[in-house]
Formats: sequence, structure tokens, C-alpha cells
Amino acid sequence: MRDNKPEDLTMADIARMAGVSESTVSRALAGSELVAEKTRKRITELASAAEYTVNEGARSLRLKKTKTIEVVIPIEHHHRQHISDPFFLDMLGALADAIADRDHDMLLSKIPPWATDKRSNALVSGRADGVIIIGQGRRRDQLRDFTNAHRRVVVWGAHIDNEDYTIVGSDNRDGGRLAAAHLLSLGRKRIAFLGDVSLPEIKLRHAGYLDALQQAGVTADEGLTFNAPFDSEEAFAAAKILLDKKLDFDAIFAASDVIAMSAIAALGNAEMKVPQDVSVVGYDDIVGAAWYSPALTTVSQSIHEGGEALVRSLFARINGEATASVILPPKLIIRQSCGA
Amino acid sequence: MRDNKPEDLTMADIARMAGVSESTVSRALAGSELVAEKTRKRITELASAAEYTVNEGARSLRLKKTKTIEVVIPIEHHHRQHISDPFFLDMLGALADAIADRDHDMLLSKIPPWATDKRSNALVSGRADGVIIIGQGRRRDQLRDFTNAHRRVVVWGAHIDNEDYTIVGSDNRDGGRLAAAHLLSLGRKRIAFLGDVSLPEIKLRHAGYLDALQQAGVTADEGLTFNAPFDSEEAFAAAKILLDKKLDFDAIFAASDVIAMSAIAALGNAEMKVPQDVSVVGYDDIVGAAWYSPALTTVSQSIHEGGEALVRSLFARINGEATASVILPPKLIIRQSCGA
DNA sequence: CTGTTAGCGCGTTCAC
DNA sequence: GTGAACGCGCTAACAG
Repeated sequence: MRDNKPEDLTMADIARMAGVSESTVSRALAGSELVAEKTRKRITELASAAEYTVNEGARSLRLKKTKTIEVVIPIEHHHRQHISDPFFLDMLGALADAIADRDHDMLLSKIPPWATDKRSNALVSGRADGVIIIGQGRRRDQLRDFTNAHRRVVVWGAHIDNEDYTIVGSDNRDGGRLAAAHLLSLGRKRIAFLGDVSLPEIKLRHAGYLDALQQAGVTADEGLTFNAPFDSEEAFAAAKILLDKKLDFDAIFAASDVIAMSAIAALGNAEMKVPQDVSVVGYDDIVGAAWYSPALTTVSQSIHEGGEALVRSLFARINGEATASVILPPKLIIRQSCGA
Repeated sequence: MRDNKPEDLTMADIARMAGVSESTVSRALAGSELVAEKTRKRITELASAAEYTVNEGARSLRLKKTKTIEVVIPIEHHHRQHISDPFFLDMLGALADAIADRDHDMLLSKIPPWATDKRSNALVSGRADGVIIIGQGRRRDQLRDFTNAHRRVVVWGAHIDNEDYTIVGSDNRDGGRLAAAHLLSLGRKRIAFLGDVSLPEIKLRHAGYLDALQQAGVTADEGLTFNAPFDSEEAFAAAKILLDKKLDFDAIFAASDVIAMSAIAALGNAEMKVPQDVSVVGYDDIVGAAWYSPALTTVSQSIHEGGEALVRSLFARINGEATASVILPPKLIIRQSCGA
């Protein structure tokens, strides 16, 4: 049982054991050319035999680099709401890979940097070299203030005019258009929209949906847009309203796969068949979408590339380079839930 | 645009601005009683006006405490395999809450501490005060070595004899028993098992399943156990084998909800109805289980309590206290997929 | 109550 | 090639 700091070795200990100075140990371990091949080898072997590891904290302080990136998934947790959308997990996996590739650590937080109720933000307090924020949330003013004040930040979300921070995300409007156009091409005309339009990304998906309707010469029925904020449970409830009110609809475009799945469950309970009675298209192409029954037709955000792009942009900013926003092309993945 | 370290304020700056010594600033900001109410107020106001934040890195070095916990979700990434099971997301959410409650940060890693190919482990290199490892994986010897060498570690997983590290997890054997017994009580006798028995937790769930069969006087058919390692895709394939081989079965006990969902999808493709033709029970009670169609009958692991228990145990160990393993009682959640 | 002194563990000049 | 000295930013012991 180690981990009792007193027992932990320091560079000075290794120096003493090797009969050299701390500087030499430091250089040797860093693989510096300035140290004789022989002594370097001796020291590295000694160090690994002693299971010595450099203290990254001290190293960070000296170098002014923490080699860690903070990832924020800002969940408004009124009621300790959980990160329940698998989209986040996919994104986290992509970010973890991209960050590890660059030999950095990943600090995960659910609290947005501006909600400084407890400890201050990691970037600000020097625990991280940069921050990736997933989603623009509902407090766009605060996000703007934060991105204005700090340069080592990138955001995943919708591309909004007038925002000058670096945003990485897919073309949500085009995604919405793709989804709705596909449903229209299948002869569906009464397409319900389920999603929280107060979120920028969803708003754009909805705009794309309206674009497609207009392009097809179909008049949009506002009564078919359900823009209450919701998760699985509320999506389920929204679908029930569609049914209970006996609203006339033949398709659903859900702003996320999770919403789509919940809606399908609600339809199933009401003995309505997907896709026979109602076509459904989701958004995100989360891992489970392909294995749902019916397999979900959805708009893919290429999350893995998104994660890589976020990290690439952030490192560019850390290095002082200028960065432009990145718009990834969405892709319609046709499976069974749409009926074609 | 700040974040350019040269511009960043240090405690010495604040001291100079306030006309006091660094120590006084340090004490004031720490809310020490040793400093006069008036000066403390003056300093804190000055600091916040200047947007000064204590450098946590330096603080950690001095205090020998990082106030961060590493969470490892060891994914064997032969092919960059992703963390695709929502179970991890639920667990992550629970851990994030529990860790934030204790005013610590959470470092997330996909690489097990013993796979020291790149940077050394966070605990070892002084970037974290403790480690939580999710799952025992397939390399139990290496896990054992690691837990033997370090005391500030807790593991989520199965309770195995002969292991003396602190394990938090649900009673997997009892969970397996609950699931199988329920299926048996519904008159199902040919129950297929889908899951990777080489993993300790799954192995126990399988043992519980066998227990229940025996208790009911039903002979187990080994041909109905599919123990290949698998995810969504492979679960789907396994279910297809059940069907293609025209094996005689009337129920499926899946070792996870994700597996259950995939199996249901495969059954659906073959026009077999759940639960009419085949009863299905899953494991985990992930968030999506309730909104699946049919709603999934499953064994709940009470993940939120599990996360809290992990963190509580870890902090106890960090404080030098002895800790015992924690066994959480599983709970059968009856929904629709089982047929009762 | 406050200031001075002394490190925490490391990397990096600047000498030799 | 190597060592001595210094400081990254902070807190804690010791004086006063």
C-alpha cells in the first residue's frame, strides 16, 4: 500500500540514489540531449526500478501548462437532472479519444463555467489549459460573456449569427431540411415536430423543417410543433397529446433520437404502427438507433468527427492561432422507422 | 481576451494592491478567523473586482491535495471501441454529482491505470487524490496488482472471493436469480441467456439464473447460453442464431438492457412478438428502458446509490479509514417485455 | 492580528 | 556534460 505521500519519491531522492544533481535527473527523464547517454540510461533505469514518477502538479506549476482539458456538459439540474441522452456519451467518447491522442487529461464537469457557485472554473483557476463546452444552453448571454473573456474555449452547438466565438457543430438547418424533405418525399404531409425550440440547435432543425415544407408547397400547421422542453418522459407525454387530441398527423420529426424513441413507444401503446401509420425520423444517430425496433431513420451528426474537430480547434486556440467555426454536414440515415 | 498567463494575476499582485502581505491575502481568501474582519472584506472585494482566482495548481502542490478524483472506464479499445452502453452515462452522472458535492473535480479516463503506455496514471503522478475504476475487466491480475499497490482506489464490479480490494456493486447473483425466477413464474421454461460470462459481474448473473432454474426443478440447457463477448451488434447476431437454428426457447434473460433491446429488435425482424412469443428481461434499468417498446422489464442496479457509495468509500480510504465492500440489493422492475 | 521565512517538486538559466 | 541557484504561486510555522 503506497499512496502515503511521505513514502512517495521525489526527484531529489532519485538524484541522491544516482549520485547526481536534481537537474541531471530532470534532464535525463526528459530525454534531453544535454546529458551523457550513459548517465541518462542509468538514471532512467534507476527511476523505473524505484517506480518513480514525476509529480505532474509541480511540473505544471513550473511549466505553466496543466496538460488537461476541461469538458463541460452543462446540465441545468433543477432537480439533479441527469445527463440522460446517449448523445453525450458518444460525444464524450469521441472527446476522450481526441484528447488522449494529444497526451492530455480530460476534466469533466456538469457545471457551466459561469455558474461559479462552488469552486471557480478549471480554466480560470489554472487547472485546465482550455475548455470545451457542449451545447449553448439557455443562457446565451452568459456564454457570450465567458467566451468574450477567455480565448481558450470552443463550443459545440448551433452556428448563430452575431456570435463570434468558435463553434463546432453540424448544419442543423440542413439536417432538419433533410429529415422533413425525406418524409415529404414519402407522401407524408402532416408532420409533427417534437423538440425544444428555445435551444439554438433545435431551433435551426425546426427552421429546416419549415424550409422543406415550404419548398414542397405544404402549409405548416403550428399546432403540430411541440416546443416544450423535454426529455424521454416529456416526449412521451407530448406524443400522447398528439394522440389524445386526435390531431391529424402522419409523421413525426423528432429533434433527437431519444425523443423519437419515446414517441414511438407512445404510439405503440396507442396501437399505432410505425412506420405504417406514422413515419418517424430522429436526430443524432446515437449508437442505439440502429438496434431499435423499428430501426430508427435519423440524421447523423458524425459525432466522432465533431469531437475531433472540437479538440483540434481548441488546441489551435491554445497555441494562439485564429480559428474559424466548423460546420459539419449532416447525413440522413434511412432505416425502418420512416417507412422507406 | 484573457488567458494569456502573463496577464494573469497572482496573489502577490493582490497583496501589493491591498498594501498587505501575501499571507494576509491567503488567509483572507481562505476565510481565516485570524484576519481582521475589515481587512478581510477589503481584500475579498478587491480580489473579486480584479477577477482574481487562486491558482489551484500551486495550491495543490503546497497542500499535497489535488481535490480531484480520477474515474476510469476501462474500455479495451482494439478498434477504438466506444463506451456505448448508457449504463456508463448513468454511472458517470451519479459520480459527477457525488464528487461535485464534495467539492472535487473529476478526471475521466478510458485507459486503465496499469496500461501505462502514455502518461502515467493520474493517481500515481499526483494529479488525483484517488481513483474509481468502473468494472473489473478481463485482466483481473493487473487489477489486483494495482489495488494491492495503492490504497486510494475503489472498484465497481462483482464481489468475488479472494479479492481484498474494496468493491461496490449490486448483488449480481441475486439479480440473475430475480430475473430468471420471474420468467419461470410466468411459465417460461426455455430461457436463453445472453451475456459475456467471462466478465465477473455477468458470470454471477448467469449463476443466479442457473440457481433459479435449479430451484424450479428445470434443467438448464447449455445450448441456450450465449457467452460470446458482445455489444449491440453482437447481441443482435446472437439472437439471430437463436432464431436461425430454430432453437426452442420462450424467453431471454439479457445481461444488460442494451443486449435486451438488440435482441428484441432481432426478434421483431423475425416477426416474433415480445412478450407474446418470447418474454425478455434485461439488466441495469438504464434511462431508456422505460421508454422502449415494449417497455423493458429489467433488474435495477440503483446506479445513483452505487455512485454515491463508490465516492463515499473512496473518500473514507483517502482519509485513511478502513472500508468494506458494499453490496447493493438489486430490484426487479416489471414492465411490459416479460408479459407480466 | 499581521509580516517574514521557508518550502511543496520541478525545470531552467547560468556558470563551471 | 553537470551542478547551483532561482522561482512557478501558494500556505503554514514562527515571530512579533
